[in-house]
Amino acid sequence: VEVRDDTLILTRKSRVRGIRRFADAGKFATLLGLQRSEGLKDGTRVRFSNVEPILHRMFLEPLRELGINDFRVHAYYCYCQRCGLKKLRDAIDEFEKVTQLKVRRVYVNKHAHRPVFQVDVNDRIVAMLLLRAEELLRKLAVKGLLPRRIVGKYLLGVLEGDGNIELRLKKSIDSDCEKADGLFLRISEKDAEAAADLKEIFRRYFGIQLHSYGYDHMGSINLRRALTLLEDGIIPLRHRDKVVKRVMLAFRRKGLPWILLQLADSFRDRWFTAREASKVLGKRCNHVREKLAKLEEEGLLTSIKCKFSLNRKGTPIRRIYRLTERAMQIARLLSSFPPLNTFSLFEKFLLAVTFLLG
DNA sequence: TGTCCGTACGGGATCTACCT
DNA sequence: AGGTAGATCCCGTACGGACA
Repeated sequence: VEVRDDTLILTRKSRVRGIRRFADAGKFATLLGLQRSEGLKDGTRVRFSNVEPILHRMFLEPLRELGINDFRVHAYYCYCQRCGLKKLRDAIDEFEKVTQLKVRRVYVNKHAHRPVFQVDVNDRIVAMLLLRAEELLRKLAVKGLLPRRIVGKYLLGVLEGDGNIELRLKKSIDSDCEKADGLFLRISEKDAEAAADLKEIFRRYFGIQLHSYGYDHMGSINLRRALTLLEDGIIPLRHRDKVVKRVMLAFRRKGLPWILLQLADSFRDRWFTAREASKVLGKRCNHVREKLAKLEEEGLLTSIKCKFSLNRKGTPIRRIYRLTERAMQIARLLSSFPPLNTFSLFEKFLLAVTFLLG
């Protein structure tokens, strides 16, 4: 297997009859990530088990691209009183709609309160190919030899399966006062070698240090890295809202955009002193001075020293500040954003944030 | 390769050591 | 002294593995 920027090429075709040799590298990398996290690894057949039809589609698409069409689908369900039959029927309908595959049979599994779907490809060669390709991709990524985009797609697959992202929030009755209390990434992986590889990949490509506790490997993600992960599209669907919320909270609470908005609201393009800003922001004057200095570094403020009336106490020289035109633009953009948890304008939001971060 | 089934996962909650 | 994040514990089932 040869991995290039946009394609993945199967360079040995002799043993792999009936399989196309070119695949979309991004989709294939995600397939391999899913194979690592949720796939059967005994090399006898390809199997993917999961409750989410959408993950099945991510797994199936690249296989179909390779010309594989013989999929056997089974489902598992508890059939308990509480869950009822409608839940099963709806789930099967959705699965068949999303994947364009027929469910052949449903087995009883008393634990499966949500229907679980298993897709089999009964082909030893393809099974071995996937196992080998996953290992190869992982090893190349560990050495840093693969493009970041491909590695991101692989990690997306891994995280969709074995990953978990936890957003800790401060407990508060008033939801307006919610505070982010850290964002954590965790992967659960038993295979020690694969776990070590994944840790190294996260460190090398995304600067995230994971610590191991048994089969769990976890670490915290700061704001900037959370943004990077979002931008690279490697946050699993079911966790994306948490990461967005983290970003929104941080920026809304005391972050730079919040400060910008307050200043813009209060002073527009007028000059103001650190003391005035301190009142508006509700922060101590010395802290505000530091913030203002940072803003000036980033080109969002200009400041000058000027003389005040001589009969006032303290130094007659004061530094006064004013928002730059660029800062006003950003403030206008920010004030147009939706309240927390609305996603329609999310892309717009990301644009502004990345703009802010330079 | 169809079917069964036990546990490695996920997903929190909480405790605690360090930091500001 | 409160905040942050590292470390540990816990629980139920959705997976992967195994058997026939």
